[in-house]
Amino acid sequence: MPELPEVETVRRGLAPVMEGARILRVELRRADLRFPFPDSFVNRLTGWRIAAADRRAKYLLFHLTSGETLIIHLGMTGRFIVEAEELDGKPGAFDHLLTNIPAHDHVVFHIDGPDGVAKVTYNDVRRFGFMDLIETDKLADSTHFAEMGPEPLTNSFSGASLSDALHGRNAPVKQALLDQRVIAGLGNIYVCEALHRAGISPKRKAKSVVGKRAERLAPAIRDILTEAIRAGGSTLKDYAGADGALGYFQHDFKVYDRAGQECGACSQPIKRIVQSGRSTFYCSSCQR
DNA sequence: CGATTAACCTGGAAGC
DNA sequence: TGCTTCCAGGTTAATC
Repeated sequence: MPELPEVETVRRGLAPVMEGARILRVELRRADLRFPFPDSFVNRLTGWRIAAADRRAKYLLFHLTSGETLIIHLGMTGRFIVEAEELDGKPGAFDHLLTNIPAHDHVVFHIDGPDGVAKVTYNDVRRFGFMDLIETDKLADSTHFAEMGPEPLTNSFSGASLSDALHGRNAPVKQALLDQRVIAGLGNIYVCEALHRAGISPKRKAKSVVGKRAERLAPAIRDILTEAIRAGGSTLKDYAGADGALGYFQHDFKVYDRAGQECGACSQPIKRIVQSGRSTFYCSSCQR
């Protein structure tokens, strides 16, 4: 469940369960997801405590007392399911959330946390997600983050910094905003929504988004993401599980997945086009 | 260098 | 009902 608001929602769901917890045991059910698991993955986790549940862009970061950080990217379909462990045969606190756990449970973390012994399962149908272990001190220089752009919800992100990042780019602004080196954490949904809110055509050359347009776009991005986080992210498919990601921002979409429907602002039909192989939804009347 | 395309993988929905 | 095709919230490797 991928973009920044969904990852932040997952982080907020897992933090109370994971922070301060000790990793008792890890079940690794395959050698790779999108990439192979790092060497000695299970050994480097087992026995350590999770000091904090953090996030950078679409990556979850679990800082361990070992000095390493467990990095988890959810890809397109990664999710977590939390269950209380049934040590003594008594029903667990989360058992009411247990429906049928499907076949794609790849990693199970058994932890001893603030709420007792729990089982945190990583499930990922398409296996586009991945996990890594990096020394916490070297995170910023790691391949995952070295070239990554600014977090849109921090003070370093502004209209000026955005137009700087888009400078000289001939690609459509839609495509540039999906480039994590330009800005971190956006995906297809929130790029479409932010461009609509800012009144900017997704087809406009990225380098032309300067001045007033950039000053509109930066707050549009920030506001959309903030509102989406407040709504618990967007849920496109229903998931049964304690993944903390049953959001409802999808009800607030103005353009995404609304091709043919009326634009709420001008009543013209929303268009769907394909840009670099991905759907773009926009209003050709409101967005120039 | 930037831009475009294919590829990774599974499953649900739509079309015939 | 069954088969085929298309599509999906992401990234990356290989081209041009």
